[in-house]
Amino acid sequence: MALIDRSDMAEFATIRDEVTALKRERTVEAAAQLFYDRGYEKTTLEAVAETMGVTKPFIYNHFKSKAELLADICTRGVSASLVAMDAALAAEVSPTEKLRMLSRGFLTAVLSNQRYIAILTREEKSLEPADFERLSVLRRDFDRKLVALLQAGVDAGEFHLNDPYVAALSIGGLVSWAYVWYRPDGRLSLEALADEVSSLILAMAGVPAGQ
Amino acid sequence: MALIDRSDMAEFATIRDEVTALKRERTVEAAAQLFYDRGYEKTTLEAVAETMGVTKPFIYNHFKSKAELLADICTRGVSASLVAMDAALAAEVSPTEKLRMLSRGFLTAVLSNQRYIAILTREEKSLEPADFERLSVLRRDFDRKLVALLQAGVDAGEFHLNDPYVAALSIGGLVSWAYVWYRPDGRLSLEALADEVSSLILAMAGVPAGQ
DNA sequence: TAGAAACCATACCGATGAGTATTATGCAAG
DNA sequence: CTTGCATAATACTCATCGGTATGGTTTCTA
Repeated sequence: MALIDRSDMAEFATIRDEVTALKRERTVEAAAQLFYDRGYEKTTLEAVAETMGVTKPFIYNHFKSKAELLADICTRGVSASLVAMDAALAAEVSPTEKLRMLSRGFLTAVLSNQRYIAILTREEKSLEPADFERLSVLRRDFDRKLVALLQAGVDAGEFHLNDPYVAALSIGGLVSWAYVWYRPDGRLSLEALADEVSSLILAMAGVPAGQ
Repeated sequence: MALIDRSDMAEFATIRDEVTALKRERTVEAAAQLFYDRGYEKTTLEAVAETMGVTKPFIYNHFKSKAELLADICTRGVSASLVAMDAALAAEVSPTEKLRMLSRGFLTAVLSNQRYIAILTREEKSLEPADFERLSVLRRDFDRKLVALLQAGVDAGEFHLNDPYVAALSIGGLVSWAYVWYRPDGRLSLEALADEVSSLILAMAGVPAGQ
């Protein structure tokens, strides 16, 4: 280690970097839990630090402000949704199958990032304008891609939709809202829920039952 | 007026009562606008008072706390949704027609109470526990009634749903989320949107296109 | 092992905003 | 005109919390 010149380190993940990343990660997790339970404005950084067994300056060594912590949290939910979208679009299958993949992947992304999605939805007004704008662009991007997918399905004769734009917003809402009611210890597993919801969405798109 | 005994006044709306009600109403409107634009915690009562051309004690003469103002706002959205639900259920028509009425009425309720619904969704953590509980009961009531309607449609052979419970939550989310994207000056009128969304919901329930 | 540098805790500041005590105003009745 | 009551404004208190200056401690380098 001692032989490695400092100037090279930027390109490699050193132990130090990993430790720093771990601390950031733990801080985000602790903050997300409290922001989710109590709300952003009602959560003090003191409280976040306390649940981690550290103090406030620890947090300020890794985040420049409370708002940056929020931005980090909010970015996660949106990113996960976009990853699911891009994965579905990249598959070389019919629009119907893409929509099924998207529905399942999107719901899974929302539910496995439940806290982050909830915080984004509730607290977007507390984001710095630049972060808000950045995330808005990502969300519009998601909607745009979904409209295009629905339109492609209509053009292929697989979907029957009068207004793909409204349909896209409806699908987006149906899935996004799942953070409100989902309970990890509920009656249905995440897998089973994904099956249910994706068939509801296919039905909504006008795909005959049973594919 | 002078002839009317004060003890009788409780049962009639006097001018005085109407004035009081008007002041409360204007306060709620002003607060809702600011809570919607900036968020509850980031809005000072000073700011609310300023937009009304009064000062803080004016508000405290009509509301015992900032949280009571919030509770008033939040109650409106839920109540409007429940009214739409009960109206649909009371109609003596088939489950399919009830679901169509509900979809249209629910969406209309959400969109014409857009601010109130948005504030309820974002700020529920700031409600007093008692108010939170009261509103939670109303929301569960709504969901319960929707599940029952869907089940009735399935039993009547009109709907084709594997899991009415998940379907109810999906419909609830699809419509509730509309507060996020709806713009009163958008491409479609509220009427046209209600048509679109209700046909999407009917399709989701497995009702053949064109009724 | 000396020395330095990153790191984090203690203790603090300054601003902000909910709620209130007191004072002023205006309206109604006699 | 005057007395009294309700209403709202001025001006204040007090607690909270985001952010920081400073000093001690650990860890890495040489």
